[in-house]
Amino acid sequence: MSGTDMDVPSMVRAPLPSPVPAEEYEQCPVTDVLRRVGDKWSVLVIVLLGKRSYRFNELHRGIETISQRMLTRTLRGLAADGLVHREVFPTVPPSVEYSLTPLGRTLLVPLSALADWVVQHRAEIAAARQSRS
Amino acid sequence: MSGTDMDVPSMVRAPLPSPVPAEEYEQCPVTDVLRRVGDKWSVLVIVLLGKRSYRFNELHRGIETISQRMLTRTLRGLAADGLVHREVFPTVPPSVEYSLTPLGRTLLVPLSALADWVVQHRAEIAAARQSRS
DNA sequence: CGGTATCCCGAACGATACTG
DNA sequence: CAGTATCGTTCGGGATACCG
Repeated sequence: MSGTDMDVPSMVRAPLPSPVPAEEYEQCPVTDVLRRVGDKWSVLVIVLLGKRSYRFNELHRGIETISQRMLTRTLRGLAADGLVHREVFPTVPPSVEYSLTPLGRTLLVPLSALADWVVQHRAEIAAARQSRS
Repeated sequence: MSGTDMDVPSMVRAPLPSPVPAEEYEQCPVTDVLRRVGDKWSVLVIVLLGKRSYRFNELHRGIETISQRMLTRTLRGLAADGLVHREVFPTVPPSVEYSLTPLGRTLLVPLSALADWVVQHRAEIAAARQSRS
């Protein structure tokens, strides 16, 4: 629970005299995670799974514009990062349930803070984009 | 401000019976902003500009691995969204100064919360990725 | 100094068809 | 039901060269 004084460890150090070195950047972990969460569907899936667990086709119907392929890839990616739990029930027909892991659930907190920021400032952003058209 | 109960307005409404409709998704504003912030350089630039204002080549040297093209595109994108202020001083040779707008500075808060989350949980993510290799 | 313009590559994404 | 396979397109991003 730090706060507004952003201090990414050993990524940005001092005002000027320390450039961000290639060896240390090389994939900044923050950027790295932001790129995962910044993909087209992950946030949506995480938010939905924040409500309860879902089965594959439930999510598919729940999002509606996502392709089966992208839903699979998104879920697999989130599962690979330990954010989503995938449980297969060997029934016929098979059924798979997706839910947030405890780790995934903790992510929901800062994510919702960011979402709140967007909601509160989307008008300003939209206005800025307009005036720059 | 709000908290863990993520409720993106008219994006996700109820647990099951309301799919996210194409007309309402159509680019979810949260995803939209996350994709901007999730690009390869924006966070880094925002964090740097959070410390003080920079001139173009200062940022270029400060990041070191970014190409001139991507730095320009990143700054223009952030400026178009009203997050960064671009001020041109008509000197010879010309000089351009970049700084965060008040709006951009408010973004620093939730962004740092997310960054903190990553810092605190990057080991777990790394471990999850390992065990899934 | 602070950019543009051009070319190119690989990854992300989408549509469609098929399957255990 | 819950995927995989294949294909084609779009887009982010890097390299290089040039410009006011």
